[in-house]
Amino acid sequence: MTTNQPNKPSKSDRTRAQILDAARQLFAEHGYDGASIRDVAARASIDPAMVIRYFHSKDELFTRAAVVDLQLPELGTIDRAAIGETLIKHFLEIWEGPASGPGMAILLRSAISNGFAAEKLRDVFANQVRPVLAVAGNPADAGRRAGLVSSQLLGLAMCRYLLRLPPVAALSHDEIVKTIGPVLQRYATGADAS
Amino acid sequence: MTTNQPNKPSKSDRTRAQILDAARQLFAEHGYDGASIRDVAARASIDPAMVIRYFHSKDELFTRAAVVDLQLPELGTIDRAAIGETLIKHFLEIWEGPASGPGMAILLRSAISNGFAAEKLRDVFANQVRPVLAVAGNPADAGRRAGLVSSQLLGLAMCRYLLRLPPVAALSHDEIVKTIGPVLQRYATGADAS
DNA sequence: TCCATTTGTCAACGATTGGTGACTTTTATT
DNA sequence: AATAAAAGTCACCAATCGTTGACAAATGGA
Repeated sequence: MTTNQPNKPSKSDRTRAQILDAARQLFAEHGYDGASIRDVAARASIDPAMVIRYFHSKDELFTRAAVVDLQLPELGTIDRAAIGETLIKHFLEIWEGPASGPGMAILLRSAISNGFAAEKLRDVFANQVRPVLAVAGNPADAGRRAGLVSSQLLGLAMCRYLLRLPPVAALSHDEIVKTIGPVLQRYATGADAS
Repeated sequence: MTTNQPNKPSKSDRTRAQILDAARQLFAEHGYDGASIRDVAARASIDPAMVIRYFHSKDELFTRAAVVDLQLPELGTIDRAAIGETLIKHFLEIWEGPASGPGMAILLRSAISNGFAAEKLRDVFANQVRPVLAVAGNPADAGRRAGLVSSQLLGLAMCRYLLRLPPVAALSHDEIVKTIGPVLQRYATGADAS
């Protein structure tokens, strides 16, 4: 052993992290197919063969890079009338906050033309979004309500971050919260239309 | 000339149409990068070189295949309270109706990882969606309102047709009209939240 | 029938892709 | 200093990509 057992900031771990960082950036910008192993290596300033050496294949590298933890709040503990606002603010935090990585951008951009990524995105929906929304309304409704919420939020992400439609990209956080929050509130709780 | 001037059902025109049909199907299924010229040729049962012979490059073939005419109705002539319902029904007609081709699927699937297609999609927004929605509310608001409508509709298309999230794909037309129609009504007209 | 135009076939090009393996250099322990 | 393991370099393979040009077959007017 080089130093001590509990933490090993070994040389290789730093390279490994550099590769993963470069991969996350490029997958988020160009998607799975658009980012080549050579591109990743170039951004990490290493040899392309090292990418395969540390991660055994491009698929495995993508799997490591596309880890998504939405960290959705427990909707059962907050004010029932604030669910929509909570969801849209959390959405903005995920996509524009400094803490959370580009995981969702990676997954969304890749899922369109890559079946493997699409399945991972459906997993995020089934394992993270749907369970959280189950307690916001009739549990028998959970899938439908989670699907409606996702359709609005993924559409917003598409227009604002991927396609960059000028009017949508220019919206302020306040505007987004005020206009889309109430829609999410209705979708999430299953309330009838006006 | 072979036959007469006005219509020329020449041999080559049929081949040309076969290629374009095959290209539309494959671009809609796998996007610009995912569909190769050889795939298109195989589906059209011809030689790959013919694809280049009739359309000079893959870019040009894509341009011909990705023509989108939403044929949105004039919102100024219909009942003001029925705008949301009209929009969502027209959306379903575009995506599931027999008449309109897979143009939007082609464009949406390709625009994610292909800058060229993304620009074409922004053109559709600027030239077809935004002008129609201008008359549905305050014209100074047109871009914002059109952007919000697009975010919901593109998100629905993504979840239902591209990602195929089970709960969203399972929604009936009536359910979609009833739940999303009112949201589009609010977005399109610029009405305040509840 | 002759012949020019159209239509289609075939092999190959240069570039890029994911991936492999032999090799050299660095590192750190004995 | 000697040496074994780790870390990094390099050349290359097989496949696929868009695209090209030389060639053969079909077509139809003269």
